[in-house]
Amino acid sequence: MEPHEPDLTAVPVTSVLAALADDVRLQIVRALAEGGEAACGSFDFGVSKATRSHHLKVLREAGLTRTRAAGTSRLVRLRRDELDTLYPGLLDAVLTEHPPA
Amino acid sequence: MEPHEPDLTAVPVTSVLAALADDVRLQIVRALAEGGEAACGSFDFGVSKATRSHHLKVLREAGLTRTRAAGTSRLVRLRRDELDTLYPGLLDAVLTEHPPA
DNA sequence: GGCGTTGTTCGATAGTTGTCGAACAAGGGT
DNA sequence: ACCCTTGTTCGACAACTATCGAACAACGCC
Repeated sequence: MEPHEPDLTAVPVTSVLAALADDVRLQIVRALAEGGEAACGSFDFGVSKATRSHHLKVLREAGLTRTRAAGTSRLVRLRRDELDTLYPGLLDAVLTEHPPA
Repeated sequence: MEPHEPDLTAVPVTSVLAALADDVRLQIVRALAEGGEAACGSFDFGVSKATRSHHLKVLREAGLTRTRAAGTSRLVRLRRDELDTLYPGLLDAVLTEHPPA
C-alpha cells in the first residue's frame, strides 16, 4: 500500500493548517523538527497506537511528512525544505514552543 | 455583550491554526489583510449571514481580529501587528494566494 | 413611533474528526 | 516454524463544526 504522499502544491493551504491545528500532531511535528527522522513508535503522546497512526496519516496526506519502511518500523521525516519554500515562515512560526499555556 | 477578544498569548497555537484552517475564514482574513477595516456585511462568500457571523466569532475568539461597533454596522480588522510579533511569518505564509487548486 | 438595515443568537441537522479496542499484516529473531 | 514487535485498518462512538432559517436586538432615519 503506497504511502500516498501528495505534491505539496496540490494540497490546499487549509489542509496544511488543519493538519497542524491539533495538539498531538503539533507535538509530532515539533519532535520531527528537533530530532529529524524518527520511527512512528517514538511518538508516545498519551494516545493509542491506532490514534497515533491516524495522526501520522493526516500529516502525510497533508504533505507535511514522508514515510519510508525500515525493517519492522516506519521512519517519518518532515518535508521541511518543501514547506519552507512554499510557506516560508509557517513552520518557524509554529514550531517554537510558546510561553502561554 | 462584550466582544470577547482574548490576549493573543493566551490563545493556544492550535486554535489560531484551526481558525485559519477554513476556506471561508481564510477568505475573510485575506480580504482584511488587503482592505484593512471592513464591515461584517462586506464578506459575501456564498454563506448566509448567520454562518458569516459564526466565522467572524471564531476569528475574533482565536485572537485574529478585533471588532468595534460603528452605527448599525460592526467594523472588523486584523490584529496583524500582534500576530506578526507572536507568529512571525505565519500570516505572510498563509495570505499569499497559492497556485495549487 | 415605525421601518429597514445590520448583526447576533438559537435550534436543528448533516458532516467531519479524534479516540479507542480489536483484528489484521509484515518483519526479524531465536 | 513460532512468536514478538511494529504499524495499519476497521468499526464504533462521542465530540465538535459548518451550515441554515428564523427569531431577536440595536441602530439610524424618515
